[in-house]
Amino acid sequence: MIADQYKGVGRPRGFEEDKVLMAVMNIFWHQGYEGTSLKDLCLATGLHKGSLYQAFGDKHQLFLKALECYMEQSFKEVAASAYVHDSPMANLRSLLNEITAKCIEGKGCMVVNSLVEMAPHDLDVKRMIDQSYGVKRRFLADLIGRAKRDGEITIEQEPERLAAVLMVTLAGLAATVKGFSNTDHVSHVLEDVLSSWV
Amino acid sequence: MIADQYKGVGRPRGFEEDKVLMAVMNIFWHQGYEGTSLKDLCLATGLHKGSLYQAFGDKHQLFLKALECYMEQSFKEVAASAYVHDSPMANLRSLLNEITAKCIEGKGCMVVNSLVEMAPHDLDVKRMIDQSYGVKRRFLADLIGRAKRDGEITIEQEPERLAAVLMVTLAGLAATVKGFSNTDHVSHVLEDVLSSWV
DNA sequence: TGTATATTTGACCAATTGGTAATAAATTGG
DNA sequence: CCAATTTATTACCAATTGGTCAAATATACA
Repeated sequence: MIADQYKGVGRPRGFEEDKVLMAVMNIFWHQGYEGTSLKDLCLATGLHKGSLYQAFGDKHQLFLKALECYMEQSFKEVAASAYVHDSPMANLRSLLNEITAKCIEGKGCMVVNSLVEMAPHDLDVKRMIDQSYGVKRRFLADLIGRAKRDGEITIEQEPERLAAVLMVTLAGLAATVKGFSNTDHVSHVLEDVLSSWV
Repeated sequence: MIADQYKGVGRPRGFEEDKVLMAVMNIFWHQGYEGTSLKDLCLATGLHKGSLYQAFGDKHQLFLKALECYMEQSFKEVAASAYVHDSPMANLRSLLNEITAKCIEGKGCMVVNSLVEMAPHDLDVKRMIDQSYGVKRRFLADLIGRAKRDGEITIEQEPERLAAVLMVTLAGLAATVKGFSNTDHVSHVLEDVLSSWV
């Protein structure tokens, strides 16, 4: 029983749900919510708006699903790089590098974009981001805690606090690389923050 | 010869240009460019769109002027707090506190908001932000340089690099406090960054 | 008192917005 | 082949968008 490729009575779907959602996600990611029209979405997906509405609901619901898709996907892709090395610090570094790489290739982070544009007046978005923020911060705090126990981080602050510092730094990087084409002037920032913890 | 209060032939203006610009700035600040309609602007200023167009140009020009107004005003207000103490480090702290206070009271920073929403596809905005970014970073670097010379900052990195770290941190804070109502979990971030430099 | 000039006002505009509904097309099961 | 059902497509909708224009209004100057 697959929800995506429904097999039963009636005309079969002419599209794959996840591929469409991915295309929708990309547009919202790059153009924001208000900056994206249904026409844009239809153009990008090749679907008519009727199909979009029937499959995903209205524009707002569609956005929420796209944001959820982005969060799950990016977290999965990025978190994997935190287990490749033996040392927690090396894992932390490759994790952060992976995150910033994602931001640069896609021009910013959809979560940070939505945090700025949507969260202030959209409770659904605020809730989603708030929840994912907690998960990510705990993920970072765990890694930082290991690094501290291994003596790779010697600064006194608690892992939770340091994780919050990283979260803010990452948000700042995401905003900065989205706006500026040239990202050289901030490429050292994460390294500088980390090196001040050793 | 004052540009604002023009005295001469013709019907006199029924509004003060800077007050209107301030109201416009506030709306764009809170709602963003796409999220703000001409109706919103008329409602907030009490003017008809005809008057707005004649006095400031179209929506885009109006936004640019509002952004410029924000930059000048906020920089002036904030920079003043960097000269109240004797120690450079104390000045740096009060400067950063002032900046974050402004972000919280107005829910975010209009420059960061515009960096995310506009800069990627708006050359004018990108240029304006890029220029002000340079000024602000140099301002911070200067303060950091003094603190280093006085021995209040002992970390090895160049002031310019540390200033870039602060710029990113501030951008991250602005984005974070705009989206989240509760800002307790990031109130310590700047202090943690600074304390790691001592 | 006119006349020139500048501002205000409200009507007007085409284009676009998000969203709906009816109809056509494609499939399964009987 | 004939329902029943689901999807695709088209036409349509009211509301809003940014923007313009002409008429009305208010001032300074001659």
